[in-house]
Amino acid sequence: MTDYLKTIHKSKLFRKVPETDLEPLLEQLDSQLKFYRAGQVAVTAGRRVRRVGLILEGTFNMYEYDFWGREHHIDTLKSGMLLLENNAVSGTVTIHNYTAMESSVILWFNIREILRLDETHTSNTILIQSFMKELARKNLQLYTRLSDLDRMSTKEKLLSFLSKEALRHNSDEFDIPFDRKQLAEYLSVERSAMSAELSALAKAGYLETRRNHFKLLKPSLRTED
Amino acid sequence: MTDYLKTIHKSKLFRKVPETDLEPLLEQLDSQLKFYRAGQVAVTAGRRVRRVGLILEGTFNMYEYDFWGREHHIDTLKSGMLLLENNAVSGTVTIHNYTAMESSVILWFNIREILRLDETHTSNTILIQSFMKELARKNLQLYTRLSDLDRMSTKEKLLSFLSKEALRHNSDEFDIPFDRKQLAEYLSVERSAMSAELSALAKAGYLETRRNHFKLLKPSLRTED
DNA sequence: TTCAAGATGTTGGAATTCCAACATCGCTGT
DNA sequence: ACAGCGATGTTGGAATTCCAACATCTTGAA
Repeated sequence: MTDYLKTIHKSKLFRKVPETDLEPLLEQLDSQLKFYRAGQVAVTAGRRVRRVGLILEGTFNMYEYDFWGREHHIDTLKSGMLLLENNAVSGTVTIHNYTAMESSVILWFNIREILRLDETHTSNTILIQSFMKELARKNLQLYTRLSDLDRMSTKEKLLSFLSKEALRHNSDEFDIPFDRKQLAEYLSVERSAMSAELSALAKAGYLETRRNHFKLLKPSLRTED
Repeated sequence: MTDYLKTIHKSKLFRKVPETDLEPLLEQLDSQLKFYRAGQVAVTAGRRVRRVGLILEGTFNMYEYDFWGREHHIDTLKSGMLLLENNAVSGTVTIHNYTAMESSVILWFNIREILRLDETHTSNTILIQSFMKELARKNLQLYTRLSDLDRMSTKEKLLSFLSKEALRHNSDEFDIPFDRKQLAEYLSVERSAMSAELSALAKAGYLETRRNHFKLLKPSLRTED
């Protein structure tokens, strides 16, 4: 554990816990390090979850099986991200599976331990704050993508995504964090069709783009029409 | 406030707080009742959020405007649900707007107040537990829909949704909580096209359905082929 | 500078979905 | 039983998207 104290203390979750309090806190949380080799299954769907995992190193594939046994990718979880946080808090059974995509390390800990009524140290409160922030952050992130996918056409998905990017950068001109392939995957559409739609949008005067740089155009401000 | 104490105490959030502690707790949270008439805008995008809202009565439309000023519906929030919980916790600015769809009542309160390091009563811990559970529950709900929308075809969206319904009911035969119109809206596809796709799936031996009742069929167990 | 590989744009036919219009079904009230 | 209305299924043409194949552009390495 001590080998990873620094890494743990760098995570968003534990960053604000005073360094001297960290080790006793981890103790209180009944925490435990686990190591996974590439390809190793870390969590299987159907198990009741008690602990939350904090990924200290590595990457995990989060996926599910449908009724007919087909596998579907849900998310890719990287270092610093949490794992099973929702099920641990709500005391529910996961429907997801998690597999290490490379050599990885997870810190498992019992977040409910910190909510015990009789234990109320400063560090506990700090951790709870950080943990709640993580839950809220994830919620907002899911809402964001959901509102992009909740459209009937590629065009509308693109406009939804780009609108929010403009808002996020507080400018009508910005760089997006995806290349075309990643953007298509994010929007769940086919890459070349999306490319074509971007060209159509540019021709229609909605935007200008080159690589991952975009400039959105208001109808009245369009350079040409 | 006293008129609504019972309603507040019935909510998932405050249910577990001892009845005698409720009023002082609400006081501590700097809480406040607000009344909205049908059509009244409750929250406008762009404001930094401090308080969380608990809907005591009524319904709110949660929506956003895109870069070109077009309005898009995001969610419908009903009695007992929270409002701005994510932005309040993470201290971020909302990009959403909220409008009362009927005569409504919201209890606004400062959830961060409860995380103050010097205040650690039993009721606080209980509230924090409930609040975190709500965040986690919402997260799981968003993940669920996201994985349904994250497909390229109506067929796959349907199979994804139905798979999880089967899992939820722990049976290959179940009733879904939607009629066709609602299901189409949930999956962001066109109703009649979805209906046609359901017929095709039935013909292909994936399922049997009548109204909101479904039975999923494994290839090897299909009654015919 | 040149080359190779990856990223992006374009194209055409197949497949899917949208959309409107209409048929049928099923439930409810009379 | 019957009328009426909303829910559901079906259909055909228009529009969109998928998909594969290929052209062009960019970037990094040699």
